[in-house]
Amino acid sequence: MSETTKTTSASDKKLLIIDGHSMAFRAFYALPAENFATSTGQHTNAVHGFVSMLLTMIRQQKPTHVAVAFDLDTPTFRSLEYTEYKGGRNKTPEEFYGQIDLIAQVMKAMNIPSITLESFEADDILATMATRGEEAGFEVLVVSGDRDAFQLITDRTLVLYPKKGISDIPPMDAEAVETKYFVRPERYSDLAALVGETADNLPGVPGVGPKTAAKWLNLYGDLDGILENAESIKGKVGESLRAHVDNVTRNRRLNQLRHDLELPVSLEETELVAPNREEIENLFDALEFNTLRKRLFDLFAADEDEEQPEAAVFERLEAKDAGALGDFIAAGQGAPIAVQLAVTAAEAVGVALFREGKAIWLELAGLDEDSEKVLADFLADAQAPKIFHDAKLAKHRLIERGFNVAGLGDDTLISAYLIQPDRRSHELVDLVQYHLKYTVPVLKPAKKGELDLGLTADLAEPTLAQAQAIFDLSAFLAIKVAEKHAAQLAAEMELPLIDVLFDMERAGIAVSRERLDELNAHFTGQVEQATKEAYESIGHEVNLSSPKQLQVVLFEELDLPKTKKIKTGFTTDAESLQDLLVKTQHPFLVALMAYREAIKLRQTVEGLLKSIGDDGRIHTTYAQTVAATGRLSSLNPNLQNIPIRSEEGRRIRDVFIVGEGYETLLTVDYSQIEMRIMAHLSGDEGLIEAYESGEDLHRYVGSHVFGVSPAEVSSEMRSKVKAMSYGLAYGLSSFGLSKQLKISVDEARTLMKDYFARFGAVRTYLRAVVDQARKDGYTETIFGRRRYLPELNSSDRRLRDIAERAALNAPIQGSAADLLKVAMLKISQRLREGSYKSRMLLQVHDELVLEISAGELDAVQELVTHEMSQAADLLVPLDVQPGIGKSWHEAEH
DNA sequence: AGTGTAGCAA
DNA sequence: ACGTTGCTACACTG
Repeated sequence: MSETTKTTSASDKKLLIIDGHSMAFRAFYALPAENFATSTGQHTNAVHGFVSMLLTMIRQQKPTHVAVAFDLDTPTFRSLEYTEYKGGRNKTPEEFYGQIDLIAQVMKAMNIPSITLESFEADDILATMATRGEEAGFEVLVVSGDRDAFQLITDRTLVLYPKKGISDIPPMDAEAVETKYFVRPERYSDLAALVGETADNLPGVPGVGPKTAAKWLNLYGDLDGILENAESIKGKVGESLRAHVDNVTRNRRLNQLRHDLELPVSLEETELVAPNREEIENLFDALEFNTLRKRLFDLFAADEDEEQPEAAVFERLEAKDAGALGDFIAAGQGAPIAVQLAVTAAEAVGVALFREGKAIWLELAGLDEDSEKVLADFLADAQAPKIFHDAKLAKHRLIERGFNVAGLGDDTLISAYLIQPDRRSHELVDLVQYHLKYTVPVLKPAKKGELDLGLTADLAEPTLAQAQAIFDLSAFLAIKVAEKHAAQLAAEMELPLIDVLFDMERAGIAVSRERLDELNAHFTGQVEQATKEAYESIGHEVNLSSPKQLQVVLFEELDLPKTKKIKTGFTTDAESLQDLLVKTQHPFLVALMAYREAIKLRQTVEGLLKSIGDDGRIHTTYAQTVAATGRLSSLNPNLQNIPIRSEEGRRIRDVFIVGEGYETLLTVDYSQIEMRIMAHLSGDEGLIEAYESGEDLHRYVGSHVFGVSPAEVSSEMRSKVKAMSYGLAYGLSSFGLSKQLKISVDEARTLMKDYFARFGAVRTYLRAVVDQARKDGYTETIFGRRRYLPELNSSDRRLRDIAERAALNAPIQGSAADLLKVAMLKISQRLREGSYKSRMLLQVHDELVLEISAGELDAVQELVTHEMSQAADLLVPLDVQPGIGKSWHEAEH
């Protein structure tokens, strides 16, 4: 944060003059409108971006005078001369309305004059102001997104022209214009007249681009020179020029900016003075700008007090010795400290610590022994609260460096997830932009082929800024979390779970590379066999993995009946292939289906082989903030979708084995967890009775739906009610049920009717869930986890239906997820307190896999089954099923 | 690099 | 249009 402060003598005057509309538009398109709105619905993205841009410019360029020029809605001398001027532009987006006026209000509060002039454009005001400024001996900076401004460039006037968005606005000088357009700025308008300007609806000479125009200008001096010599220009372009002379002269007249206007504001009145604090406060309250307010006041406060380095929002320390670090930590007096790591090549190389107003940066490579000890003690101190963004990842990076972490005060990743579980990204940069409305610097990972120099010194500044952002975000989100009643969930479930998941990920699960290799060979053989048969059956080769090529084979060459339509034609999915097989008996289909099954399994096996770690184990990563319902997800590799349903696929579970030093694997899973939760939430007497009777659930339900005794429930009847029961939790329709069971819609409807006649409270409950969610805006699990579903009130039928099904499912799936999380926390705690060596390895939504140490099986099995079945007190018992074996397959039951 | 299709799990 | 929540692989497209 050590920006060099240019010393400017008092006599140096600098005028910053801004094209208000064009910059507001840039800001509008640079920032997503949906992220910037007040609670009353007024969009503020253009206002926010504009003010942010202005503050940055004032900070960087240090102008002594500032003014903003705006266009008026009334006609200008240009539109009067040429009615199509600036025609054909898209309509102003609705979200932009009112934002210009708000910007003008902010300018007023900042004591920056807004200049408008009847029948002239902002560009003419810029030109006039620039000329006045130059005459008075000012340096001039013109900020505009309109290229016409380039004609204003001189040795004393620069144009700041945004490349894209509002953060990248490099100054253009004469050199820059010449490099880009091959002419000096004073000839730019001539060039533009020849080329034309699409944005202003000013066609030029067809066939003439900047290159040709520049060539002519350099040849004939200026536009008049070209027009005088128009007859002597040869070829198609010469012809084109002669045919469009009118365009050119008109363009030139219109793009000539006026330098001589009578302006309502004098140069002296544009002097930059302190803002009107009260007005800013009121305005920013209404606009709900909080970080901008701080930036604004910091900026002007820094101006008043030369002592304070204005760019530094916080005081930055560099840990040169253990004393400095120790003092920094001690001075915090136990208040939370934000911790952010700088990581290169998956390795932590630096640490930024932030507490209120102060930050410290440590390079891990350069740490002396004493400092390392101070840092290690701080990180491992359970009484020293630390704030991370993604604590689990940080813990992995730190333990690899020999640092243990305890005392987790907050994790902004978790907080952000709990208040917006449907959000797809919870990356720090996005969250800071979204919630705090400022931009935090990110470290771009080196691209492929680029050398990752990993200059640690360059990491300091962005990492410190990130640590500050985490600190700010934690405070901000804590309020939101409390407002949304998620504080208890965070403190008692999600934050403690981080440590449990960290341990599971670090443990990993042992695999047999030998068995994986065997399976790989086995499935590869099947793939080859199926491929061969497929090719033979159609007489040529085809990429069996390409749905597009398969469509050609199936529906054109073989002319098989058409399947369900998809975006790219007709589906070739497994279900449709099966239908086609029944209809046509074509041998290609048999081979293709065999190919699909075998290659899928081989991919799974290959993926597992690639993820075996140096310790011979596979370490998945659990994502705690991805599934909107509260479930975990597993990635790199995904161990929550290892095949089990097909006999062939199931063999893959045999490669997951008990590790060395352990005796056996133990799996424990909930039986019918979601149906039990449905019974509990609905309070349906019939379902509760079913579970208490000890009878097989689907048999029991079937006997009531079909009016027969349990013994008389046929397997067909049983599978129907089973599909029905499970479908309910997903918002299944009679159409969907009929499709799944391959029965008529009428029959499906009858089935549902009969079902609800016996288990009516289920229907009542499901309807109530959606009603409540529509009213309150969210669904809730047994443990109070919320999922927000604003689209329940959408006018778009499709979106509303999707939201309704999500609403039906979220409390059920989410409560099941909560239950297992509670159980995992208890199990982890009891394993630790009992000093067991046995440990949890995997979680698969309703199942836990543990690795059991010699002699601990009975106790641990008892402990696990107990904690799982007692995770909550429901209206129905929670039944759990243990299994034991040397492999995951064996332990399955 | 992003999109679409497909298929595996709970 | 018609059952939820995920992850990964591949082909194909810009």
